[in-house]
Amino acid sequence: MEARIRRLPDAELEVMQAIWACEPPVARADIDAILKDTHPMALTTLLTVLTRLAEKGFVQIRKEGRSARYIPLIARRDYLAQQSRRFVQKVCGGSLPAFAAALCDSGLTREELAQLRELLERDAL
Amino acid sequence: MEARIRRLPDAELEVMQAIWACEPPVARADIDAILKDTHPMALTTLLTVLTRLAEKGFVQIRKEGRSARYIPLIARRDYLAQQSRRFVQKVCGGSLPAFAAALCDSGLTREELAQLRELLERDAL
DNA sequence: ACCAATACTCTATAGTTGTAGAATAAAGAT
DNA sequence: ATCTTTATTCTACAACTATAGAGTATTGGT
Repeated sequence: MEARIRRLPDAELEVMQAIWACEPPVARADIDAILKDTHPMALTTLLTVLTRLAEKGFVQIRKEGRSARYIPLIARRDYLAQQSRRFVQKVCGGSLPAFAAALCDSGLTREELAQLRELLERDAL
Repeated sequence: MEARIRRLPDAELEVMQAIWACEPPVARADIDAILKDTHPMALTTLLTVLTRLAEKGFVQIRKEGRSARYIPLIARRDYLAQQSRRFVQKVCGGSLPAFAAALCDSGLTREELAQLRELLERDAL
């Protein structure tokens, strides 16, 4: 919520998504299992990415004997909120009409768009 | 509309935004004037970025005597649509509830959110 | 025809990202 | 105590990005 959260490059985002999908503290094996389906990478590559995520303040690495555990320091919700803002501002130039048009053109079905409107209404309360 | 459009790095996106904001074919001076407010850069830097955009197929450079003119080859609307899809899929993990929540948390005011719903309804027709 | 101004291209460099092998450390088995 | 396995760190490198100076070409003025 506080400061602005930097945008993660693709590989790092995929790893964060895997971490967010688990119950912290997260074992490396769990991350690996999820990545197998979304963005397979060598074990050492994963370790490198995790180190970078720690350097950037996204995760805390807790040593636990043989293996380490990973704890997210940025909440997924906060990251998404930040990136949504960024998307509307930087990509859509801050224009809500442009944003809305983009969503309608984005390949979402009519039903999905309706669902989105619904969710926006509900959440906004 | 055809193939998938690659995501532009920040500096290149800023330049494209400037180009999209003008009537094509766009003079370099016009791009420069807009960038002065959004993302100032040295003249040679701008030229470098424009060359890269041409290499990536985003603009066509038309020589016209002394100065060149720049013509966007990718429509802003198509780019935004593509990036919206990407955002929902990759950043929000394809979850509309997550996307909606992110928008509500993104700092948009209640009025802006209402306007967005309105626009989605109108555009979806 | 020459010079100054202007616009563009080439070259360069530092930082980031994606990727992973080599080396090292730790720990369990015997 | 030693060996084998397993986890982590170091090192590496190619591609991409942001940025801009040095050099080159073009052109309008005189």
